[in-house]
Amino acid sequence: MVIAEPEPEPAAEGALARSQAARRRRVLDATLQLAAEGGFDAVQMRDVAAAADVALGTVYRYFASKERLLLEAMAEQQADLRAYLDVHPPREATPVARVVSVLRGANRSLREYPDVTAAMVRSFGTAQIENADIVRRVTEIMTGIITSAIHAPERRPATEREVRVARILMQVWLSSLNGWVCGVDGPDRVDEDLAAAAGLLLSPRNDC
Amino acid sequence: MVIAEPEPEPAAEGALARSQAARRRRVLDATLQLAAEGGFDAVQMRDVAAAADVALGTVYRYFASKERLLLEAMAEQQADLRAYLDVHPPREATPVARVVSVLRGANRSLREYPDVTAAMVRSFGTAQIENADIVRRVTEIMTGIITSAIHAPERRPATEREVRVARILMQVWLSSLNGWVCGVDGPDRVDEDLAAAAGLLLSPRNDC
DNA sequence: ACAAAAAAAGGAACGTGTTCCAATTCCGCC
DNA sequence: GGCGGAATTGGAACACGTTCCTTTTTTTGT
Repeated sequence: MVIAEPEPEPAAEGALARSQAARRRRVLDATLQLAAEGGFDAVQMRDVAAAADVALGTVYRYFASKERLLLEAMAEQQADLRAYLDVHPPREATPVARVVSVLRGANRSLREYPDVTAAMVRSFGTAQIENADIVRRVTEIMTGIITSAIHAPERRPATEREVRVARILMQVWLSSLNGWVCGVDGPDRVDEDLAAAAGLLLSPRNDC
Repeated sequence: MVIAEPEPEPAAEGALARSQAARRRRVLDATLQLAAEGGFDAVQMRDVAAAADVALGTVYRYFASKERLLLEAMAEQQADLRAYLDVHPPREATPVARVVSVLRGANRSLREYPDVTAAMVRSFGTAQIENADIVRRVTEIMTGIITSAIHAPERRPATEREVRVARILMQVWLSSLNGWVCGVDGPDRVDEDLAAAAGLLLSPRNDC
């Protein structure tokens, strides 16, 4: 993994790919911008196109639907979180503490832009089959984040039990976020749910 | 042509309330019918109105939005399940077995009408603040179903731990259904997730 | 530097959820 | 039995996601 001059492979392709990447980025940024200002309803495709300085048809060339657009933004956000955590892993001593710490931090970020979170969670909740791939990607990233937090500094592969626990926590996380964004529970409830679940699933006395 | 004696109280009000109740029912039935045939997208408000033999504006008088319509149908469905289980409680010996049994049964029903389930779960996943009340009602019914299954024949009130476990299982259930209806996982995965979670949360060795 | 191909622009048009309104029908009550 | 108000009807109209088409611009290969 040299910091190669000639772009290894995935980037490649001269001007076209560059301008396309830039366009894609502008569209995603416009999406986040609009979502931050007015949530899901403010992310109107015509406005996204205008804000990204791109034609409406172009938005659709890059993202097949509004749902997809928001889901890709969500996937990117989660991937960023994962990357950050790879560099700054939780330092707590126990799995429970690490998981709770990581998820509290994530939720703190999500709460700073509640409308963005709401838009993403809502897209997640309506996802159709044609977006199964990104939904899977998002859930895998979230599960991975939790798995890493569970068996933090250790380099061994996750046990099957850990993977199952991580999946449950991911599901609790998503459900709880859904409860928050649709106004059933306050934002603190997300942390509480996760702490409770982590406690029940990861407490030392439950380790086999 | 009164058939009923003097209706006790909740029904009350003569012809008006009766015809309104009938209208509401027709709308809900039309919704389920259309959902069964073509899922969420087939539940088009104009079609619902036509199938229920009612004007479009009338549908909106009874249900503020398509989302609300489907959520009320979902609440009713869950309430029915709950009522059924009150009469036919699970007979298994352990909490885990009872919970698994109840949820498997519920999922079996849901799988018979996958498009209906998909429409409902999808509405649930997009719920907005104005529908927080039904979303809460649905989650409470689902949690209640699970709580009852956990401490089945016993008549004591649920312990705090049981309530927390039930909530987690409810969240896993919802997330897993979401994964199924958006094509990320097969329908069996719902049962597997719930069995795994119930096992981890309710196994005897975890009882305190 | 030019021709062919690909991408983007610009904008019209369609479908469906939702809103609104005028006209009509129905209900409860005097 | 008729009156006042509420409920219902029927349908027009609007908003926004999505599709489609034509024209223009950009990119690539020679």
